[in-house]
Amino acid sequence: MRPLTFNKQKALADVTQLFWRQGYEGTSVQQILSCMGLNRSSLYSAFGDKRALFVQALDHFGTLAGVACTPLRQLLDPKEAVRQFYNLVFFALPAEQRMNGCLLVNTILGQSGLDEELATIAASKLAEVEQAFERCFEAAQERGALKQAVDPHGLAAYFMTLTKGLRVAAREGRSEASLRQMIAISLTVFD
Amino acid sequence: MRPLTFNKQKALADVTQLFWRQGYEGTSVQQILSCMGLNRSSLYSAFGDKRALFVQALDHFGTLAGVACTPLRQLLDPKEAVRQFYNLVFFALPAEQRMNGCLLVNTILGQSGLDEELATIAASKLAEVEQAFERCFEAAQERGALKQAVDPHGLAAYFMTLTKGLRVAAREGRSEASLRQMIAISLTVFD
DNA sequence: TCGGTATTGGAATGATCGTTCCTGTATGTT
DNA sequence: AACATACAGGAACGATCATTCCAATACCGA
Repeated sequence: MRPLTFNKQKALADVTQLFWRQGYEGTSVQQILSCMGLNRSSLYSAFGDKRALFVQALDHFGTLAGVACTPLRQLLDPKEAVRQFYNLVFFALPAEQRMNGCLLVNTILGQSGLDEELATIAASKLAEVEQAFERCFEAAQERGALKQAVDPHGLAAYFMTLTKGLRVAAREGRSEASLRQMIAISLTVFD
Repeated sequence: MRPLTFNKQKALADVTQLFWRQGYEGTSVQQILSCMGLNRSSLYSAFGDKRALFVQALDHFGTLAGVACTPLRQLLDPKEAVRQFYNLVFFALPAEQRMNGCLLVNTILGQSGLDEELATIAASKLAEVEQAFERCFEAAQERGALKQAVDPHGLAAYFMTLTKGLRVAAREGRSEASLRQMIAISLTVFD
């Protein structure tokens, strides 16, 4: 048995970037082959068809998003935790990647009506991030680091929504300074 | 000279709804014909090709968005103006339309890399809404209805971004109650 | 009534795309 | 050395799609 000569994880990371930039329908198999550096036969035998590959890319992106949630799990002051989350999501990347927005958000909105399942998968991964927000706020409330009056569930939904909006704004090409200003305004809800 | 038997504005409004639901690439000419209730030849002679039709639909949607901005132009208390804006945008529609999100946001994110011009057109229409926000806040500041410390430009960007996020959330199928709660939280920046 | 034009429907075209299949060649394992 | 399998490239297929073209019909204006 001859082993694979290419690194499957590396190839998946590469194609995730491509989907991130161009979306599912906007990416042709030909581009995928060039980007991953392998040929048609290898692609179909290693990853299945284009749709299956995209699902794997969504998974890959989801784990990246999970990494960005680590500040939310560290029992920091909630305002500081959110600030660090945004730093990871928006400013720990080169600008050209930031301008891609969010693969999950793009997938939810870029739907053609059919294949609603892809949108569902993306939404479920976003829901995981929202849960991280919620748990962060709940824990903060328990130890008195957050006012009792606020609803952790609602606050988590608020920050998730803002994050989605920021992703759209980033895709529109907003400057880093503009993004930082909007984040600062949103953080005043903690005061 | 025989006149057109169909109402051009009505047909345009109908197809705008269709694009709103399914996006540009997700809509076939066949669906367009059924939806508008006319046949191929009439479509091409009255509206040009599919792309030209989509641009006209973007225009149509832009004027609808302009209508939603009227509360921002009425010198209300800014918090109240924003509240009414959101009422028009999200709650003056049947739920199934709310779930479509925003045609402009969808267009910006649903791009296949090529035809960047469509995204540019959509972004410019969103920019008009943002200007309405900004002017609303500037005017409020001049007459003392808004704290001098805040930056009208930044605040307008903040609410635009939140609106985009809400559009995504609406497309995900969030409940009306959840949307209202997020809006309420966002309005605390005025306090 | 007559001519022009809109309407209707469908056929034909040309292009793109995903997918499968096939023929080699190269290379690692047994 | 021999076999299994990955790699490479391309041909072929089927499907979808936007667009153009063409014929036949219906209807309004002069």
